[in-house]
Amino acid sequence: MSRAPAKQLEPRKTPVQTRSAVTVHAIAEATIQVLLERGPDRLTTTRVAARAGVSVGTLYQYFPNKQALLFAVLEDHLGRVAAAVEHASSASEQAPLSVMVEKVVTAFIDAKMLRADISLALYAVAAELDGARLVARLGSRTQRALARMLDTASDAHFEDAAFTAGMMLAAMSGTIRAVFEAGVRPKAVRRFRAELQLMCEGYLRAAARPAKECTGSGPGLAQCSQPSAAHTPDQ
Amino acid sequence: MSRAPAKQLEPRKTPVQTRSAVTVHAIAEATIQVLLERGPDRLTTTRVAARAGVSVGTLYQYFPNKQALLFAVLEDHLGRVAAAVEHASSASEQAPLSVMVEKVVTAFIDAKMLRADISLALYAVAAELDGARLVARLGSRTQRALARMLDTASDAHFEDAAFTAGMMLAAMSGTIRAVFEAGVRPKAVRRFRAELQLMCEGYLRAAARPAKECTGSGPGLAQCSQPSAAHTPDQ
DNA sequence: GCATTCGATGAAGCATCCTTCAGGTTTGGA
DNA sequence: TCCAAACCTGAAGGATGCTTCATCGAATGC
Repeated sequence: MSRAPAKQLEPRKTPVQTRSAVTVHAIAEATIQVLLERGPDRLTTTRVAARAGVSVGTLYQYFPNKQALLFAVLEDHLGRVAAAVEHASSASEQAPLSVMVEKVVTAFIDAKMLRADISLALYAVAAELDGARLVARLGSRTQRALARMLDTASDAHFEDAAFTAGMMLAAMSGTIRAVFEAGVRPKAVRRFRAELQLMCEGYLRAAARPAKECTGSGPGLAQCSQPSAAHTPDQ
Repeated sequence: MSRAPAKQLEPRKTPVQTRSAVTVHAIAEATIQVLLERGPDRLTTTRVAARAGVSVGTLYQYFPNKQALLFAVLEDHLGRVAAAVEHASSASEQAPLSVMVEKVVTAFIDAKMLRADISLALYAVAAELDGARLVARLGSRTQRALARMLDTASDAHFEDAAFTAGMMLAAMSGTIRAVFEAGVRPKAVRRFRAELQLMCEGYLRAAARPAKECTGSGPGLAQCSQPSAAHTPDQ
């Protein structure tokens, strides 16, 4: 989102001793804590360093600037989620749609929920630095994995699995975001999980061109519609 | 998102002469332009004022601080979208699901697309100030309108229309956000519109408890599942 | 024409905070 | 034990940018 020229985001120095490895981890963890307690605009490098129990100078030894620090934390979190979904996807190939949806949705929500606090705090971060690029990068990896899975569905066929996967991913990300921002309560999460499965499966069945016949469940549902053509996916 | 104590966000002074009304509008418009051209972290009050052709002092005569300025712009935009969806909802009561979905999705996308540039620029703003509260406020208004509409569907019945409406809203917001952030191309928008309708209708049919019988379209689709109970909605 | 309110100005105060660097401490191997 | 590399320190430089206020210009009512 930021128009600022992308600064150096790579780590300045790689830890070689155990001591510094601990330090780097402490800094990353402190970043999240400060983010949660003070909010994104009250997050200063000095504060993060203090929280981590080191001095600012140390922080700058491993992260060239503040953006790089936030970027690293964001990357780590998104990477975990992406990996979880990819794993669930590849493990569910050849399965029927309902199983795929259940596995993927569960994996996605669990990965996000594992550290719901971080997820929430990072939404603001993603907007400030050019998180869009990072989201795009990790997102498209995930999207490809999802598409590969969809292509192997035992009970459905997709004209353009990549596009469909993109929509599904967007729906999952979007809805979970809404849930986070509304405040997560444990009960609600269980219900949300079930409902998101309904949504994904409902969408996939509607988007699929069933190999057999069209078993519409009511008038108006464009269940047999053929997408105009195979465009390039939108994500 | 911000933990900062909510500052005064209300306008400091209401324009009484035409002159100042023009000024206020110019400032708001300039805010958007600066946001688009320089990005959120390069947006300064001085820059906005200069762009609007006034001095900083003037800006502070109508907006108590920078946050209030951004807040006003965000509120205006979200308000327009909310109004569009509400209008489409109330205009589609008593209709079948497919019509409802078509009207609402179209209204939503059109409202967002009308000034796609603003939508995109404001995602960052919403994260920085406590946009969550604003989104919640306007969102729940919209959600209620959607729920009212769903309750009158001629061909479906919902156990908990409020919850279902929340999910649908989240899906719409989430997916359109993904599209915006991926970069909008006109062709893709048309396709996205159709696909989002598929998704919403697919979800609603899956979430509804059909009055007649359960016409499942395949194994595994929990089309007749009864949500555990009527909880309070999640948004 | 005058007084009062409204509107606009912009230099300067003030605060925040990112980042550096010169010099200290710790570690691990020789 | 000693040394070189790794690691850490934190005060200070330097830049940015929000916000105020004393002052001037414009409009409106009488």
